[in-house]
Amino acid sequence: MVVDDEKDILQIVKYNLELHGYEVETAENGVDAITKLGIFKPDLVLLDIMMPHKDGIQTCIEIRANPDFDDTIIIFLTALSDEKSEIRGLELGADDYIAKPIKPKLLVSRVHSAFRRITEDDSSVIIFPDLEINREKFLVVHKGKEVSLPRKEFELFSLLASKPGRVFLRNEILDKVWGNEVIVGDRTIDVHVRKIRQKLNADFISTVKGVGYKFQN
Amino acid sequence: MVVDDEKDILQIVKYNLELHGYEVETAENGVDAITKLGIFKPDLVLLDIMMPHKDGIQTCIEIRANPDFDDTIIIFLTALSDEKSEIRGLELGADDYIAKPIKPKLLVSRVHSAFRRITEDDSSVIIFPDLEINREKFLVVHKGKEVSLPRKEFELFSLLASKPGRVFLRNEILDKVWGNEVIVGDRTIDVHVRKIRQKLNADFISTVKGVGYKFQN
DNA sequence: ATACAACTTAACAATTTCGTAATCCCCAAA
DNA sequence: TTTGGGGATTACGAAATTGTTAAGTTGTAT
Repeated sequence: MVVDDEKDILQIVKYNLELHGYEVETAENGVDAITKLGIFKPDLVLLDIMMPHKDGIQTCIEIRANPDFDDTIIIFLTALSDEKSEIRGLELGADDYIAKPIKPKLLVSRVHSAFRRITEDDSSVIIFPDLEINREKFLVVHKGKEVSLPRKEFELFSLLASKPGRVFLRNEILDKVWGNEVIVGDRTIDVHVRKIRQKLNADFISTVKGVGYKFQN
Repeated sequence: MVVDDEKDILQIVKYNLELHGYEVETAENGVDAITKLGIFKPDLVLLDIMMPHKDGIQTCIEIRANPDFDDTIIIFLTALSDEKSEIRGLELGADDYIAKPIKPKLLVSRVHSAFRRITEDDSSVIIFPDLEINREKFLVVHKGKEVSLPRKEFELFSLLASKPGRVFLRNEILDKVWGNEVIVGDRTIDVHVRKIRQKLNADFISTVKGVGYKFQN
């Protein structure tokens, strides 16, 4: 949902976001926004600060006060002059701000990142067809069968599975599974990968030579 | 790197950024800046517009003309009166601007976001019709078909594709794909190009005789 | 103490990726 | 037409990276 009192801006923003596959609703002031928020339950609100009938700051406070919208992303649209507001906005629970005049590429890129951020939830259970990784129980369920992996193997596997398809560099893996201080040989990773492949006899992990490993379902 | 002819400002900016863990170098005019830029290779340049010995605008143009600094963020420091310059600055490839008088909190907050932007938006996916290059997954998708290229080939290809149309000199390619230390023969590049063309049987890479290669969609 | 699982490492095998040389082609200038 | 300067191809050995196995290490429950 885009909230701004200038129709030109609503139109520009709406057009550009729709071009990238987003569904966009608009509102022309804070009061309007609050009303429509309940109806459309948007994932993200682009909120102008200077508006008649309840400004952006006030609107933001009200949105944040309602637990129903805890997961709603708020991004401020700020005119050059509202310097203080920008900072204040971030303190009030906004997630980002975009300076006017709006540059379409930047707008889209910011919105993308905002969504990316919330999608990267480290929910404790990662689910795929035939495979479920439960971080809390330290358990992998593969085709209905529980497989329990030792700590390092589990951490390595769940790291890879946390972003299917994405290649993790060996260094990255060492950092995240072993930590920065510990120094282990290079073959260590391979050996763990081997054991995982062996225990879930299905090749979820694929090698990218010279780069690292990735999870591939 | 902070560039400004007023020492007071250099000091204020330096102090505040160092307080937040940034490493700060200073320069007092455009000429000085260009020189030091080559030495320190800063991630971000805060550039005053009104300066003797080459103003900020001119300096910005020169920085942007050098591919070595493609990834360098430029933020202008503008006196309130240079409104027109601000807009012009953004058109010249600056990433943001901060109005003087400088307010420390705002300064730091802008610098933070600028860094956040490059780390996040370093859009790991380059998209063209029928072609998608996913740096994160180390994967090229051509007409819906996944093609996985070996490391050097991938890096070479994604380098070229990162700036469609721009010609990369052979030297430049060697630098960016192989690194400065490694020395390999000239024919090596050709061979890799060949393999890429072969694997994506479509000619995305075009040769510029006596100069280098470029990506052409 | 003993047994055992988890983790590392070493050593060697198996692959894949790289770099180069040799040769072929193309095109433009002479 | 010739000729010469790139560039394109090809094939192959060297180098780099992984896979695999087995043998230590360490820590912990029995």
